Amino acid sequence: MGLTVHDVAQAAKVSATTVSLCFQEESRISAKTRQRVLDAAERLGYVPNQFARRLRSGKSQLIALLVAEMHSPSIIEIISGVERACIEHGYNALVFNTFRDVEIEKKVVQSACELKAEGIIVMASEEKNERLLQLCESHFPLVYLNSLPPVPDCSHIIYDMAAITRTGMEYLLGLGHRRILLVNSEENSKNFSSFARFEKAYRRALKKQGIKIDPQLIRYSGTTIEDGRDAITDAIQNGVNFSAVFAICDVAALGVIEALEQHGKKVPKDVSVLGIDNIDISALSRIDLTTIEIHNAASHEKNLGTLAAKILLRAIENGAEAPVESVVLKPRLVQRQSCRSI
Amino acid sequence: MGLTVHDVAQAAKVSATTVSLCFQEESRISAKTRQRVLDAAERLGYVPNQFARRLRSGKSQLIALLVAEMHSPSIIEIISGVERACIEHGYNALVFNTFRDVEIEKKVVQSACELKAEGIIVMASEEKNERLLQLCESHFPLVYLNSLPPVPDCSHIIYDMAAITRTGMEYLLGLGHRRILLVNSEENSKNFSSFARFEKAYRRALKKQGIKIDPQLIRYSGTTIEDGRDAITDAIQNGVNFSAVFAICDVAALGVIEALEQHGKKVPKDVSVLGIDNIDISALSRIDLTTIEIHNAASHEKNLGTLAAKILLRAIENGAEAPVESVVLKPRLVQRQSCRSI
DNA sequence: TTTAACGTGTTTATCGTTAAACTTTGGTGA
DNA sequence: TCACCAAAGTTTAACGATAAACACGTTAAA
Repeated sequence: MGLTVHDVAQAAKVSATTVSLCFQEESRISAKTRQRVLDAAERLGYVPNQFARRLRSGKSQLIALLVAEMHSPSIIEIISGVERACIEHGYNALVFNTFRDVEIEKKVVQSACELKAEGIIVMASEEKNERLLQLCESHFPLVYLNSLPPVPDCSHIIYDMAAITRTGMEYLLGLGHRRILLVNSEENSKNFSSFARFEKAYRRALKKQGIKIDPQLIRYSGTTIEDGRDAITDAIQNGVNFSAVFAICDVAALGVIEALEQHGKKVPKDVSVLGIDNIDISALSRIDLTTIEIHNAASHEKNLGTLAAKILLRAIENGAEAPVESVVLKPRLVQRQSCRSI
Repeated sequence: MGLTVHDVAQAAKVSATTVSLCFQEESRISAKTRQRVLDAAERLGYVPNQFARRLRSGKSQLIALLVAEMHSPSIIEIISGVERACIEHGYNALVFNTFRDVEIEKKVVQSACELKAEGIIVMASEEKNERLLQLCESHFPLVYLNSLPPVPDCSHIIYDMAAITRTGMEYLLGLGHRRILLVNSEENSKNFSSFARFEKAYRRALKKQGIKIDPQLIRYSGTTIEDGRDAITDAIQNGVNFSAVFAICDVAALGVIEALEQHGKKVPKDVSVLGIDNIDISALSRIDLTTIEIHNAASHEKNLGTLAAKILLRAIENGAEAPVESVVLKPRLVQRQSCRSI
């Protein structure tokens, strides 16, 4: 530990710069010399100091990934995808969990800036983060994933929450359901959030059919199993009557099913349940959850993390002239056995 | 962007060092001056350059977390726990996914060294990684989590796979099962791996009861739903006869149940299924998986990631004199409805 | 033969921050 | 009055790597 280019230079009888150049695979150095230098480095156990390297060169080779919460299996896949793409391009990913906490989010954005991250992938940020807004406005490489950017001309990969909700509502309404319980998350979130759009589209779908909206049917809890369970328990205890449940995500839907059956209601016989996401577990025959998959029609890249990372890395490469890339994911109904007609 | 301490120094009419000291909350600077400097920094939008800071100070404020795979929900909790503990201590966590790939693991360990990570938490490494071995031997701060360190005097948090397996086997044998199918992972792993110990303890438990071991009952596939499904499908197609399945983890057990029922075998009526981990989903009444929870009896810290991070940070603080801390997690049988007596 | 170009390095200056040593000012006690 | 000390800064010299410019022998073109 603590060896520098100079130590290697001395051992290989070349200058420090030459050692540096060897590691950069520059053509300026002959194969013979390079081999000698690399051998010496290997023998001494030299480890480059990235702080020095990145300070001098001005490139951090880092991108940051901000994640609001890690509740679902699909998030892991996204993180893995980002990491893999980064490694392939010689970058490292800084994965930051914000725990949906405004203070922590501020801290990690600050960290990302101080570590000179060359780009940031944002998943579900509190939309009031000022520094992120600044970065957006200054055209810093940024990709919003599953959340709307605060300015329009910023790359993003989003699901069309209105389309998803419409797909689900049309399906449930088509089955004859009229009293559909919405299990949503985050009551006091901003207008642009997917939660708000979930409710909005729900209202619109009902209105279109001339069905009056019962505020009792709109429940806010969260995105975990526990949250889904709580929403249903609460609704039933308050005597709310419904024939179907539309949950903001599959994980919450699992809790919904659980609570319904604990209260003696069979799914789908007594109540239909519809989720969003199509996680692995939903396909299990014991669960067999009808759900809406969010499907990437535009790109051949399956993994959204990889896709986001590639867009970001392109933006970093191309600098200011990088085009804004926006991908809108399409909903696809996956019919299983948790919904049936009335 | 690109502002330095000198710019702030000029604006606040002090020296660059003073600016630096203000950010370090050193008592050498009067409250008045500090305020003036911080105001100036705020106004100009100064962002410290961590590369310069860490180069000069020799401290990286980074720890690395190596994860072999992110297949299960419990991994996310661990990652979250590590991150939270780091943030609280002014550190940042570098989360590296090795994808169980030896080459990638080498790369990320190299990255961790180059970024001068002050400590590393290792989850399930390929045990032949030479650099990790070196680090262990030189008493570099290291915590092995859910995997055995290559040398004995290295901190670790591990489950006692022998005890877990014994608990499970005694339970199944007590229910009268004699032909127990083992769904294991990673055939050609090293001797110390938990996979090897799973099989070893399985064999011992049977031998103790004087039951002959049928190699057909030992299946290697993996740790995902798909892997569990494949193991069972393969066994059934090969005409293997069994009354119980003991899976290496709950996630695989989900696939096991799925495949069994697809082949017309009811759980637990025809076949009992036992998992390990007690993930959230196992508690759902639709799944109701009997499983073995790995329980932290020694420490009050529930989250293993947080525990590991705290041990590591202590080791970093205390330098060479830091004691080796080892935590062995205890198994606890969680009885549900996926097992019954013959 | 002269000149330019090329291949293969070396020298020098610097990235932004901070540790260590130094300065200045004002106060204290003998 | 003088030595001494603490408080509040400042100056200087790195940390380790690399960009930019320079050096020098060899070869090829004019």
